[in-house]
Amino acid sequence: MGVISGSGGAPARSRALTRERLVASATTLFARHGVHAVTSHEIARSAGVAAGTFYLHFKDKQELFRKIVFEALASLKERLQKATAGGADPREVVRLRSAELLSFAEERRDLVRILFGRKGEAASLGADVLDELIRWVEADLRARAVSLEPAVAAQALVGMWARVLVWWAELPREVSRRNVLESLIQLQLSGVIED
Amino acid sequence: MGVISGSGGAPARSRALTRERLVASATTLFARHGVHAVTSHEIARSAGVAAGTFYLHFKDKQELFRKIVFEALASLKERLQKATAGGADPREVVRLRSAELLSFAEERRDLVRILFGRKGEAASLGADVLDELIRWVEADLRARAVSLEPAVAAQALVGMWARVLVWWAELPREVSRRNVLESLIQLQLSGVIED
Amino acid sequence: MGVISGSGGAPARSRALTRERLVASATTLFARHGVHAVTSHEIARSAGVAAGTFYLHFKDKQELFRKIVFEALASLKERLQKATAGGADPREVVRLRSAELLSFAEERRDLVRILFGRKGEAASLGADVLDELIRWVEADLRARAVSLEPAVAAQALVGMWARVLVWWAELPREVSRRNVLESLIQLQLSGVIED
Amino acid sequence: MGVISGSGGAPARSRALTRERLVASATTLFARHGVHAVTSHEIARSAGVAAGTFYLHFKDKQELFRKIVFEALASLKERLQKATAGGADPREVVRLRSAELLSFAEERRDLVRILFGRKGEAASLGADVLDELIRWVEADLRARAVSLEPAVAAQALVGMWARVLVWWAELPREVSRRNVLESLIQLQLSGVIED
DNA sequence: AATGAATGAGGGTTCATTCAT
DNA sequence: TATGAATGAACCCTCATTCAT
Repeated sequence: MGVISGSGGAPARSRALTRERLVASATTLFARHGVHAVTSHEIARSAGVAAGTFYLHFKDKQELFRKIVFEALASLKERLQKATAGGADPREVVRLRSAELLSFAEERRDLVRILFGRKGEAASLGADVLDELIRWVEADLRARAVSLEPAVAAQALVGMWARVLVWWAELPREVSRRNVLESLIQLQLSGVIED
Repeated sequence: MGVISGSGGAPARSRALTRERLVASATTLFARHGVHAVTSHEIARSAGVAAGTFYLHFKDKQELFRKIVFEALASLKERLQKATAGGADPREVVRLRSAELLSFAEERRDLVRILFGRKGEAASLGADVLDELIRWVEADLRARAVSLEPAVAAQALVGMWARVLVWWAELPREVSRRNVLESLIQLQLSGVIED
Repeated sequence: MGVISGSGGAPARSRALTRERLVASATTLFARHGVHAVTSHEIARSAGVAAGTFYLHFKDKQELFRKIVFEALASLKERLQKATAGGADPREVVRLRSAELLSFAEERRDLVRILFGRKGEAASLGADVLDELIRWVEADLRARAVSLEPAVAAQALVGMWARVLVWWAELPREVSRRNVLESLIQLQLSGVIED
Repeated sequence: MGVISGSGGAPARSRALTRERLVASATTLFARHGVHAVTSHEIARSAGVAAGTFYLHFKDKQELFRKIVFEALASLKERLQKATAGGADPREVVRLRSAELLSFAEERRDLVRILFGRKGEAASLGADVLDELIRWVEADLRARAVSLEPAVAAQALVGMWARVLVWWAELPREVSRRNVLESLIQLQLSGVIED
């Protein structure tokens, strides 16, 4: 018995649509409860499909989770890059990236939680997923030839971002966006950027 | 048996010993595999006691985990405080704390992993455990009246520490301890400390 | 499409073709892995048709399996009968039948495996399929009025054939065909023990 | 809720007893329905224990099945050997073995069905289990230096035994035991065809 | 006639936890 | 206090089968 979809029957839905609904449901549920606390049945039910349908689209729960995480990561990196497309001034780069990070946290609260969040489970995937982001940041730092050890600074920066974004993604807030942004920028500016 | 129980303290000592063995085994296992991947049976076996004994000492797995996490947190805070017992100079405080953090990561790799680590499961406890550490840092920052928003800076600092410590706890390393320490200090000094 | 359907037989021919492909695929797969280990999807895929098409041709997997088994059985009986069409001499009948059995095993390895094979699943059909073959052999023995109890001898003969054929169907062999044939014949003619 | 054992609680039963009950239940069920048609839940229920208890004693259903099959095989071989302990006369050996086989079929109907039976699933274990029995018979034949190809004769003999035993294990019968025994002996001694 | 997405019952297995001894 | 066998709820996943297109 279809729990949500009434009687209509799913065959009318296109494969792609079903898949997207599963991804959307899973994203929400993972963000809210963490991978371990969410069952494939729940994801299916929340997407309005039968339990077995889940496995028509994904090998297992892990695969779906992995996909969500890596797409989130890719999206984040892309936004960061686009945000600083033209600019070359280091200070400006920090400003623009920080603003973009905050926007990302506001727009994609679910993804932020999945990537960096309370349940921290993004890391439960084979290797630490964040490593990808870290390596990206590290390469960027090396290119800028900052005085700091890039390996250390990359870990530090990503750690900083992660906590601040998760924190910021949880509303309601008593601190103004402007204050958060300024603090975030200043933390990086005087720390990472050369004088 | 029970013939020479002396002052009555022997049974208690034995009980305490069993408990400690359970805690030690659990700490190692949690650090290595994460809470979810470790069963109460495994902890008991690794401690050399029967499965049921586990529940004579802890209400459930969660309680044991919580205890380990909070003790680790307390220990970390205590070390940080002791390390800066006398000093007042902000720059010196940062120096001393950073050194202490690195030492902690070296001496208690298991605890670092449990608190901040890959599996990130410390956060799976009801509320975010790190919040306690964050609030402590936040209070400290407020007391120093830094120009940054303390709420934001506390998140950032703890996030930074977490990643760097976990990273540092995983050997082998190609970066010298000295370099790591200097980078860590510089990141905080120019970022957090007033000019 | 459908432009030159000639005498109207084309669709029927196409349908029959699809069916045959399903039968052929299933035969191969059943022989290789056994009924339980083969899914209707696999049969369809291997036949180059969609999953649903399977059920347009067969009520269910069991029906298809049953059909394959009974056709195999009919084919085997027919070959045995044809091989001894004219002959009446009992010894000659045994010779000819044994040779035919070996040929069958060589030509239809798949069917031999399905009927008598490792997975022994021919028997998983409601009643024991081999019963049909056994009754046929039993009737034959009764007609020849051998001194043995026909019911027992029929079981024994079919059992003997089954094992030897399956064994022979699995190549490569170190025993020559000639030796196998002679042994098989002698076993039926005069038992295992030397006088 | 214990389905069979009322309320008493299983802890009173010894581990070995529970295990035996599981083995006994499984043997009966496997003999009756075949491995695939029997679930681990059914075995547990029929043994009067909870579903999970099954896995306290056996890694999985396959392992239990394997154990039953190999014990049955060992038991059969042992009986055959004991039955012909002293004798050396080939004809006598055949007589004694045949009688023992029939007794085995009468006393252990379940094992006979599992080993050779309708569902023939003993063979679903990795390699063909009967191979063990066959190799044993083959070695025996080689030792006796019969004129037949031992490899072929061993297959034939075991095939013959298998069918006859399974058939004989299924009651009621219209053929007298005496007749069955005599036919079985004669078949091995002197083949099917009269001189 | 063919397609292929969807269904959903059910099986195997794990494991936190209990409790008689 | 400790033991360890037993419990049973729950989860993941498969697959025979259906049905709208």
